[in-house]
Amino acid sequence: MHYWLMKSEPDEVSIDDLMAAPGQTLPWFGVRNYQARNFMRDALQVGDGVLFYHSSCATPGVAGLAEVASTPYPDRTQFERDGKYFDPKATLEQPRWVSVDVRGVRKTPLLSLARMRAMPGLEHMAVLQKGSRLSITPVTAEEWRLITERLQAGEAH
DNA sequence: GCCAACGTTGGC
DNA sequence: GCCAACGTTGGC
Repeated sequence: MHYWLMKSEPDEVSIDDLMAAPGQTLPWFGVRNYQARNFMRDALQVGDGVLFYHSSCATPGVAGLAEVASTPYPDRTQFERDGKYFDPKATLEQPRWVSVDVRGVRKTPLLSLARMRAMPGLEHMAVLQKGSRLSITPVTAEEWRLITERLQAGEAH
């Protein structure tokens, strides 16, 4: 069992979109970075916990909890010739990029990036490191505990 | 294999 | 829109 933080631009796929999807499940697609791809291909397991993070928006932060709902499979957007995720070097025989399905567990009050930076115990969290741009990063069990406890405290108000 | 140029990410 | 940080490309 591992934990991950996965970024999504809410203009593309928000936590509301995820919770409204059939089975609260959507494919997580569009990753075009090898390090992120390798996490998905080699380390993600069905049932892993996911912090669903909104990026490139007014207030970035964790917007909900989710879980990995499939093993990796070829990201179909790499073959969509007119799409923004098209990769001319990918072939059906040798796909480069993978997707996984993500199932939303619940929407939470937004835990902003600024608040996360202020939380003791998250100093070493991958997504908070300077220059961190990966769309998927590992979360330690302790970081997961701190964040989910904070989210529950937020919901109690 | 080096590295300059260029492209992308993403917070602010 | 700015810009720091990082990744990729391609000439040599």
